Amino acid sequence: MTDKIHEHLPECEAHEEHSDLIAKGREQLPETTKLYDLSDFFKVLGDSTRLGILFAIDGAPMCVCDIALTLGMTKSAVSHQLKVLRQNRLVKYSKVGKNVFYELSDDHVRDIIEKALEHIKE
Amino acid sequence: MTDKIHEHLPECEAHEEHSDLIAKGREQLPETTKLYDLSDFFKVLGDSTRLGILFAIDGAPMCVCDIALTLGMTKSAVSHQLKVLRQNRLVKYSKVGKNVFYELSDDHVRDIIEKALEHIKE
DNA sequence: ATAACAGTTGAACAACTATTCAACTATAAG
DNA sequence: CTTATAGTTGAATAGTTGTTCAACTGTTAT
Repeated sequence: MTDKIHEHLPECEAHEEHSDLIAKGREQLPETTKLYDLSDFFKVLGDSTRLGILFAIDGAPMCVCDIALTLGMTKSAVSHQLKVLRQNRLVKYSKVGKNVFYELSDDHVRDIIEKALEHIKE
Repeated sequence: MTDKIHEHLPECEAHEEHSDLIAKGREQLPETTKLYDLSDFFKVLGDSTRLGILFAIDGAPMCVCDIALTLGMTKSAVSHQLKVLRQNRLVKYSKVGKNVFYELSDDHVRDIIEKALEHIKE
């Protein structure tokens, strides 16, 4: 989306009715930053590897290596994606010896994924 | 994620405990196709333009042109994204004369977005 | 018919992203 | 101290994606 907002674009013969709709539509738009935060959040979930990680560690914390084995991927690939999940606070971790154990950071995420699964079943 | 699953990768000295974790982790993994469907769904929501459209048309249906004006984008760009939303059944449309009115296809989506907004507030 | 507008579409381009690879840090064990 | 394992990281590459542009369809009005 552009940020230079709403100079009159030469489009649509916005007769009165439509002007109202546009005004109302704009009211319903969250602020730009919020919209970006929200889409960023969904972007994080929009990757099968990251979702796989979240499913795998749901319930019991797992170390990177075991997550990699579970998904059939390299440690490196998993670690890169764990970083994204960390940065977006979807997982938290704790070190134990050589291992780093990752787990879900809260239940919110579980809920959202659940709802999405319901939506898909159709 | 790879699909050639789980040949023994030469990683992690998976002692007994860990084997159990891996077994459990795998049980919790949805089938590959489901995982992809789910990530595809989130991918659709992972774009600020598409989210903007969904917010704009929440409540009252809007035509493409008005959506474009609301977001400050070209009709073309909006139409491309509406196509994605259509293909993923997040919006439905109806023709009236020259106009095509788009609206949310169900309440599911609203719920998911709401939950995500809650999660972000932190 | 023809002009004007609403909307869609495909190609092209730029920006972004996920995985791989190699090099690195850090902890544990011999 | 040395070696092996767990994990992280940055660069490179291949694949994906969003917007623009131009051309197109279809409906309305003159």
